[in-house]
Amino acid sequence: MPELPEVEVSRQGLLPYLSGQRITGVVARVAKLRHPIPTGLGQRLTGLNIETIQRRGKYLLIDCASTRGGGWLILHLGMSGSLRLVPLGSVAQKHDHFDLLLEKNVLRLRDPRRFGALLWHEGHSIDDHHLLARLGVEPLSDTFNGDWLFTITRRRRLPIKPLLMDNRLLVGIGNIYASESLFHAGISPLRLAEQINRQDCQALAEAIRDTLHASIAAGGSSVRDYVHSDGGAGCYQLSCAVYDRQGQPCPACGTAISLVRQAGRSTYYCSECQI
DNA sequence: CGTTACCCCTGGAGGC
DNA sequence: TGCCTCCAGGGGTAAC
Repeated sequence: MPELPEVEVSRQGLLPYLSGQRITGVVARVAKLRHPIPTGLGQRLTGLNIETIQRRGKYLLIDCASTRGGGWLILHLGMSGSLRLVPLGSVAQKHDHFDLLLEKNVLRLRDPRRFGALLWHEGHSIDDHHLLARLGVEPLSDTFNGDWLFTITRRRRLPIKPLLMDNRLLVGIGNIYASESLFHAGISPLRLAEQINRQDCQALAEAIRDTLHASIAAGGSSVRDYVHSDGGAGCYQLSCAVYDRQGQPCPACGTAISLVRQAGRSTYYCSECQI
């Protein structure tokens, strides 16, 4: 389920338990996820201190760079990844692929589909890492607003929905929040980007920020559960207005929600409210 | 430059 | 019960 809000909720939930902790070892139970898991991680990580956790798009960046020989643990949750803190000695279950062993507990990565990633980047700076260097603007940063969106959409002839999901322009918007934000802005996902005027770009930028903030706030309420549980998924999801609701009534006007495919992904929208 | 297709992988749902 | 197909919150790359 991880789009930007879920990744951010994980970051905020884990931060107080990870920051300041020392790494005592690692356990890798598979050789690769999306990318090969680096070998010799135990050697390199043991003894390092975790400073903080940052987020860039949907990547979690665990900062262990303060010490000599330190660096950054780069995590991506893919389609099905989740992180939780479990007690030392807790038995790994199916799809628990990686453990970061700490002094007081264990950070455990579960990812049934294995589309996630776990990489190590040695050194102080992380921004120039090849997976991060070309990422676009953070939608919750000051750079992202209606004017920016208006500029970026000029002379772009692709539909707005796949544009929103292009992480070279804008990071963190996945398939759910793209549909949801467009609904809240009253803009059809099929509209060509260049045909969206300044006023609508303003509305869309606000809808994106509001939708992400609301989801983070809602996830935050269950973060303790998410982080501590070693049982169920413990994830929370705001109920969606259009996503995964094809044929059901639009919450605003009652029209049946439409489903189309764009760039191989399902798109949900209300053909009355979104023009 | 834009768009599509396919790939990585497992599991759940639904048809027969 | 099984076997088949399709679908799923991501993203990287290659081909047209």
